[in-house]
Amino acid sequence: MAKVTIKDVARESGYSIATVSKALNGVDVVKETTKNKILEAAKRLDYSPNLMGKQLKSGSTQTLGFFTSSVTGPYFSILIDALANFSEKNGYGLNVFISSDRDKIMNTIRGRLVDGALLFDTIINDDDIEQFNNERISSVFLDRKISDGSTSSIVFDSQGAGRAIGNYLINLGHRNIAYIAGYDDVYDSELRFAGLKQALNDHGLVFEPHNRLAGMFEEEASYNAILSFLRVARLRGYELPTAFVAGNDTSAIGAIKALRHEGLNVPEDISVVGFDDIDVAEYFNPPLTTIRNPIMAQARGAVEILLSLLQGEQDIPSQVLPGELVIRKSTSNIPS
Amino acid sequence: MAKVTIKDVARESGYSIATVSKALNGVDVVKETTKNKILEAAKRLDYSPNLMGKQLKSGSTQTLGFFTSSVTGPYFSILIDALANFSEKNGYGLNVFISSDRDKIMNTIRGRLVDGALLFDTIINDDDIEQFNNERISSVFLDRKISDGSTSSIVFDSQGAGRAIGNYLINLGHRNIAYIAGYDDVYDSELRFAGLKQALNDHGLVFEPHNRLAGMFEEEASYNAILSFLRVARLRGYELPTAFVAGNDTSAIGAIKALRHEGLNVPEDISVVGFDDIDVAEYFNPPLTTIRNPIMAQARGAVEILLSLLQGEQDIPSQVLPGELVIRKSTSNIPS
DNA sequence: TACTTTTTTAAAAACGTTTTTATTTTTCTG
DNA sequence: CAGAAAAATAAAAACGTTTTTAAAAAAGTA
Repeated sequence: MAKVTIKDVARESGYSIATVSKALNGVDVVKETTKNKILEAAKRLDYSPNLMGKQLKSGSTQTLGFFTSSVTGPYFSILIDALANFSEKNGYGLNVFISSDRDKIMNTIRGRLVDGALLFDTIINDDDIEQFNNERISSVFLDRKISDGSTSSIVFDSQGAGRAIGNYLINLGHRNIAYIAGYDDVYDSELRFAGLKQALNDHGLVFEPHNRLAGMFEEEASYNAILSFLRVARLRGYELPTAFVAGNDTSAIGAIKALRHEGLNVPEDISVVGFDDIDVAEYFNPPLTTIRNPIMAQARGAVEILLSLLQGEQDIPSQVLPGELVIRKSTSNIPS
Repeated sequence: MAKVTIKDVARESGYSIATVSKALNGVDVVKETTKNKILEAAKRLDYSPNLMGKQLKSGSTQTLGFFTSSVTGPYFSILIDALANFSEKNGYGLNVFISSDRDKIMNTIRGRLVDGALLFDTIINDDDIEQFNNERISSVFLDRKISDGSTSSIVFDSQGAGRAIGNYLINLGHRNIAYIAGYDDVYDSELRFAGLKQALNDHGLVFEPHNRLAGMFEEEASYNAILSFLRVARLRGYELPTAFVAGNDTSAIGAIKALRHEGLNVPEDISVVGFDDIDVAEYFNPPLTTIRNPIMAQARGAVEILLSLLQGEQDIPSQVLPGELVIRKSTSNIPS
C-alpha cells in the first residue's frame, strides 16, 4: 500500500510519464481518448500528486506565508481570516508560521516554501530585507513602514490615531491628559504618543512629562501604574489629569478598574480611551471609547501589494491606513 | 544574482556536492578542515538550502499541519498558539491551513506537504480517513471522536459539561431549565443538550420540549429567540424557566440582553449560563457563569498523540477532556 | 616497501514532478 | 499512394537536495 506516484499511473494506463503529466494538468496536446483513459487510471489508483515534486520542478508553491511571533488576541483572528480569504480569492493558499526565531523564518522564506511573505512582529532586520531584494523575494510588512525593491508595507497611521484622540479629548474640554504607554521599544506606542503630543501642541498645550505612565500593554501592569501614579500625584500635589489615553484597550481596562478602586468614576470624573477596539471593548462597563484598526482593509491591501510584487512590480510605496475613532461611554465632557 | 544552490557552494569550495551536503548537515565523515572550508564558502555565498529539494529527497517536512475552516474567535488564538508551541518544542513547525475546501485539504495532506495533520471543523469524511490509513498518514481530530489506525482524536466531553451545568443548576434549586441550542447539525450542541437532559433525569426531572429554543450560536439570533419565547410563554401560559443554558457564551450574552430588555434581571430573576468562557465572558455585566474548555490541555494532547502516531503507533484511543465549570455572577439560587 | 585497512572524497542514483526535445503515428496534400 | 505536415506520444533532462556506492587518499602493518 505504498504511495502511488505518477509512474504507477503511467504503468496502469499504458502511457508514458510525460503524457500522464500533461493529461493530468490539462495541457491540451493530448488526445481526448487517451486523456480519459489516463484520468480513469488515476482514479482507479486514487492518485494524488506529491506536492514537493511538483513545487520543486515548477518553482512555485502558490502559497503566501504569514509570519508572526504569536497569534493571541482578537486582532490576529480577524487579520488571518481575512488574509486567507483574500489570498484564496487570488488563487493562493495562506500559510501561517508562528515563530520568533529569525533564522527559522529566514530559512523558510529563502528556502522558497512560500512564494511571498507577509510579515508581522518579526525580528527581520534591514540586512534581511536587502537579501530579499537580492533574491527577488517579495514581502510585505504589516507593522513597519518600508518600501524598497521587492519589499513594501501597509501600516496603520498610529500617529494620526494619537492625534485624532488628542483632538477629540481637547474638543471635549480636556487640557490635562495622561498617556499610559506600552513597552518603550514598541514603535507603535511611541507613534501614538507622538500624535497625542502633537494634538496638544497644535492647541497651544503642553504634555507634562510626569503624565506618562508605563502600562506595558497589560491589564495588571496598567492597574498598578495607575495606583502608583495616583499616590505620587497626591504626594507631590500634582493636579490630576482629566483624561487618560491608554496604549491599548487592555491597559485601558486595567486603568478603569484601578480608578474605580480609588473611588473615581469613568467617565464622570475621568475619561479613559483605549486603542484597538478589541471584542471586550464593546462589552466592558463602561463600553470603551477607542480607535479601531481597519483590519480588513489592511489584509486586503497587504495581499494586493504582495501580488503586485510577485508580478515583478518594484518599489511599491508604503500604504498608510487611518484608524477610526469609536466613541462609546468611557469618555465625556470635562466636568465643569 | 540568481539563487545560489549547493552546486555553487561546491564550486566555490572546490569540493563535490556530496561532501558539501554532508558538511552542511553535520554528517561526521567529513574532515574538520574541509568542513570549515565548505562552511566558509557557504557563508561567503550566503547559501540557504532550497527546502523543496531537501524535503522531496528526505520525504519529511518536519511540520505539522493544522486544518480549520476559520480562525475567528478567541478559542483559535489560544489553540493555535499552543499547538505551535508544543510542536516547536518537539522539533516540528506548525502550519495553519484555513480552508473549507475538502479537496484542497486532502491534496495538501496526501501531497505530503505536512508530516501529520491536526483537524478541526473540516469536512473530512470516513472514506478520507480510510485513505489516511491506507497511506499511513497520521492525523488527529480535535472536534470529533474517532480512533482508527493512524488517526485518533482528542475532544471535549461536551455531554459531561452539559451534565455538570445541569447538576449545578439543580443544586441551586432550579427545576425548570431551558436550553438555547446552536445549529441543529452541530453535534457539540446536541451533546451538551443531552448532558443537560441527563442531569435532569438523574434527579427525576423532565425537560419540557417547548423549553428548547434556537439560538444559532449568535448574539442576535439568541436575543430574538428569547423575545419570541417569552411572547409565546405568556400567550400559552407556560411557567417561565428559572434558568437558561445557552449553547455558547455569545448566545448567553444575547439572551441576557433580551431578558433585561423585558424587565427581567440576571441573575436575580433568572439565571443564565454559557459555554466556552470567551474573553468577553469575564468582562460582561454580569460576568458569565460558563464552562471552560481546557484548550491548552487539548493542544498539548493533540500534538503528543500525533507524534506517537508519527512514530508508528496505531489505534491510539480517543482522549476525552472534561470541561471546567467557571462560576461567576450570572447564576444564583432560585428566588424563594 | 608493499599490502591492507581506514578515512576521506567523488560520482551516481534517487526523490516525484514538469518541460523540452525527439520520435512515432496520424492526417493531409497533390 | 508517396511524401510532407501535423498531431500525439515517448524519452530525456531538469529542479535541488540526500544517500548509497564507488574511488581515491591517507594511515597502519609486517
